[in-house]
Amino acid sequence: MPRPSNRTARRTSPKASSDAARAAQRGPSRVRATRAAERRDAILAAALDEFSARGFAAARLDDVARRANVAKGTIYLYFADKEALFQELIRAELSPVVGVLIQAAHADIPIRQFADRVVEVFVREVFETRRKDVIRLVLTEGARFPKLAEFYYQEVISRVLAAIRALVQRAIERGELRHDALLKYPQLIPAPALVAIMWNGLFDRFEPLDVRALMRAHFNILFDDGSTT
Amino acid sequence: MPRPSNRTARRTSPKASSDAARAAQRGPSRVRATRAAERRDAILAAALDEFSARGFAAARLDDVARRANVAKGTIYLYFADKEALFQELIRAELSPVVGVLIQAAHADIPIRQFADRVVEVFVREVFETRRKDVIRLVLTEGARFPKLAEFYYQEVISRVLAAIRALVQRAIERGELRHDALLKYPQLIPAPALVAIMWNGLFDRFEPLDVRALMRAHFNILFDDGSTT
Amino acid sequence: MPRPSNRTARRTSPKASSDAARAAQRGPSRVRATRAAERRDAILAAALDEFSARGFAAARLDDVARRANVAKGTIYLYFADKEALFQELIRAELSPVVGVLIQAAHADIPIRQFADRVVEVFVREVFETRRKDVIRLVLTEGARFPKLAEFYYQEVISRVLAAIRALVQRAIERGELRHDALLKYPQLIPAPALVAIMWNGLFDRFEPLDVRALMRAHFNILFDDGSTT
Amino acid sequence: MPRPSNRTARRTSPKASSDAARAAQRGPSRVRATRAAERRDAILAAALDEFSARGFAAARLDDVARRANVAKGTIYLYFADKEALFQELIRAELSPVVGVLIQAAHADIPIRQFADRVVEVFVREVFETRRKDVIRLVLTEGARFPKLAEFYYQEVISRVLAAIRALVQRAIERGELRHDALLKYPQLIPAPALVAIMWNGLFDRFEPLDVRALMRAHFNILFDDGSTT
DNA sequence: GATGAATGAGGGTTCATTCAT
DNA sequence: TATGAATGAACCCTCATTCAT
Repeated sequence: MPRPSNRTARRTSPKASSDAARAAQRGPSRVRATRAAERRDAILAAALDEFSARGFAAARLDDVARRANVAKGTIYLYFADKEALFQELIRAELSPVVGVLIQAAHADIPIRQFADRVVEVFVREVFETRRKDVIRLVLTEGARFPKLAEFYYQEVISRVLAAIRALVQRAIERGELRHDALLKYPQLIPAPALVAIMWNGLFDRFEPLDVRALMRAHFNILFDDGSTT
Repeated sequence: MPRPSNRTARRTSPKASSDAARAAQRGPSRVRATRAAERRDAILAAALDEFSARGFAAARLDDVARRANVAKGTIYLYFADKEALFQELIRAELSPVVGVLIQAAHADIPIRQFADRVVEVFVREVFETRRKDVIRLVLTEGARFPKLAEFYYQEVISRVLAAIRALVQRAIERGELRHDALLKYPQLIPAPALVAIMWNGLFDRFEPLDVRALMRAHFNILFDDGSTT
Repeated sequence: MPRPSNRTARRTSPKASSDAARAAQRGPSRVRATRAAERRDAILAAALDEFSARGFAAARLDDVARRANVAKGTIYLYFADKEALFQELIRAELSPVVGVLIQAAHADIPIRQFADRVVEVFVREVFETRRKDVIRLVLTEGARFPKLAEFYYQEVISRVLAAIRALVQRAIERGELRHDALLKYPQLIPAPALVAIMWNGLFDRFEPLDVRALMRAHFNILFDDGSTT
Repeated sequence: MPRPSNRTARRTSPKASSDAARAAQRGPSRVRATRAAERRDAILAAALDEFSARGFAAARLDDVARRANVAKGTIYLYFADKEALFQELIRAELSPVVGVLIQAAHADIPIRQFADRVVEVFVREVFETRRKDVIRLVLTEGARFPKLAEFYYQEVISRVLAAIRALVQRAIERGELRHDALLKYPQLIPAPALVAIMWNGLFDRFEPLDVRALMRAHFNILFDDGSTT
């Protein structure tokens, strides 16, 4: 689609308002800064779409620009190059998530209840949003971007695993959990989330997978107290 | 690594046998066929290395050729194009594996014992071989190759899951396993293997992960009979 | 020849006018459009040279680019691919010519006089210009480009032949022409023009051929009234 | 078509007969020479087909070999390279024709009758045979092969034109022809043949052209004595 | 800042030619 | 002689990046 209306819009409306702003000497920086942030976001959103659809190497900045309704050159005003765009995309989307997850780990509630909450949060805030795509991008492209993998490990993985360990420790102490092997292998806890993200991108069209149910089944097994139901 | 030994191997061993072949007048096809198969394999091996290192899109056939000690044009004698090379690489490596796995599922032994055996086989036959890289390639590139994803689903995933379901069913009937949710979500069983493969490519240099131990811990939890040890 | 003057021309003349354009705030499109048209033309001209010299298949876009003083990639901003460049080259050069020829056919003058005029026009407007090369390209490459041959037949050949038929009809009615076979075989009339174009490309260096005289001799024979001079 | 039967034939039958020949010491050269000539001819025939269909540059020796039922390398046993194959193809086909044409010019019959005969011969021996394709190849590719154009000019064009001049001279002396301009422009006489060959390759599918009728109409005009019929 | 035309290095693919068998 | 696998130079086309406007 050539989107002809956009083109006009971009050409006329900004010009008019920027003139007004400058004339009023009200400090054009405010409006500009806002617009700049919007553009940056639009480019990042478009980049996520394209990188997800084609992978980093095969994605074309031309398509990113078109999707973001900016000119190709504009991308270079906000990002040094294609790789920087990619890496900042990952960072921008992940940074906020982690905080939330870590925070949640401090809640002082029974682990089963906590698990239920985590499932909900994960589904709503990750799996049903673009963050799922960001995570998948890290998984599929990370090996080619050592810095990115390191950032992701430091900022996300290690912190999440630490939080999990703390939770597991507490749950064991409280008698809510018997499997102390989870302290050594906390990766086992989020494993189904990983499986769901990969499955979703590869096999959902052949056999859909219900993330929520998958994770719940997993936690039921983990937190099973051994009593006959 | 350019594997310098390959070249020598290909040059010497066939020479010896080709004399014999010619003497026997069994036609030149025998030697040629052998050489052709060797070349095909060399190209596939080189391609796996390059695709694994750079991803499909960024890998260069030039490098594949160099690594396989053949000219660039030679690749096209064996494969229609880059994509065909990629897809045949996946198929060639996976087809034999599946059979073995399915076979194993028929063994009539306690499921714990079976799990131990599966861990060993997986580690030795997959994780410590190039097959691990093939699986990772499917996971990281599969979304861009619908046909490949379908092939992989039909030939590997669905069969493996069916075998798992049968095993789980038997184990439940025998009282070796309590979690019947695994019948609905058999993906939970191989989840740690997937985690290990992805982790290995992304985070091993920050924090190595012992696949064997990870999988054993997982199975310990799954097959836990609830009795206090 | 690389036509060094072009580069200068494109670089200087627009610069002068672009200042004016900007001052007038008539948008950057004017200058750009001009430059774009110039580039397109430069590419077409270069392509004609290369295609004429080597034939379509053997011509290299690299050489076309060099000759047009543009980068290789620039060609693809104006033409979809090599074949599109070739076909548009033919169309661009031929379309205007036909109109003129058809127009001329309506002139209400004795056919001999008309023939003299046609000879002059053909020599000046076709034979002594690049259009001769375009026609030769159609003749030498047309068989490999069915669409092009069809276009040429519909737009040029059939129209020219129709105009010739009308002229012949009129001439016969006026008693200026006796050979009514020309109504069935109007191709006989422009035959010497074709011969001249082919001869010129193949044998002129061995034996030059005077187109003008050839065509005149031909028309003298055709319009000969049979009276003894 | 893979033509599987041929392959076997080529492998077995020659082996048997060549052994016999060598055993009998009957001079293997005879059989070999014959077979060699056959192969050469097969290659030339295949080459004509391919060059005609695709043009010199775009034709592939692979296709020529396949069409001739020989291996690609075999072509190089008979021809130095692609260009030599092309040039020898032209020479081989044209040499015999010329002689016939020149010979015919000595016949001492009225020019009208002679023209009728030439039309027939041209149609039967050239237009309805592969020679038409050879001539078209000279016309379409000759400009890129100066040596070929020269050969063709020397061996065919100049001789044919000389013969035509002689005929015209005689016809004028006998009063069978009035247009002495034909002595200066003998090219006018075979012009319709050229038109027919080019038309045939380009426009026949839109509007078929009857060569015979075209040439007859042409000669009727040329030899018209001016008397009212 | 924003644009998008222009650049040109790079990579997939083809194919004439060679040469071991 | 004949074969056809192998070679690698060459060429079309793409696309990240630059820069004049």
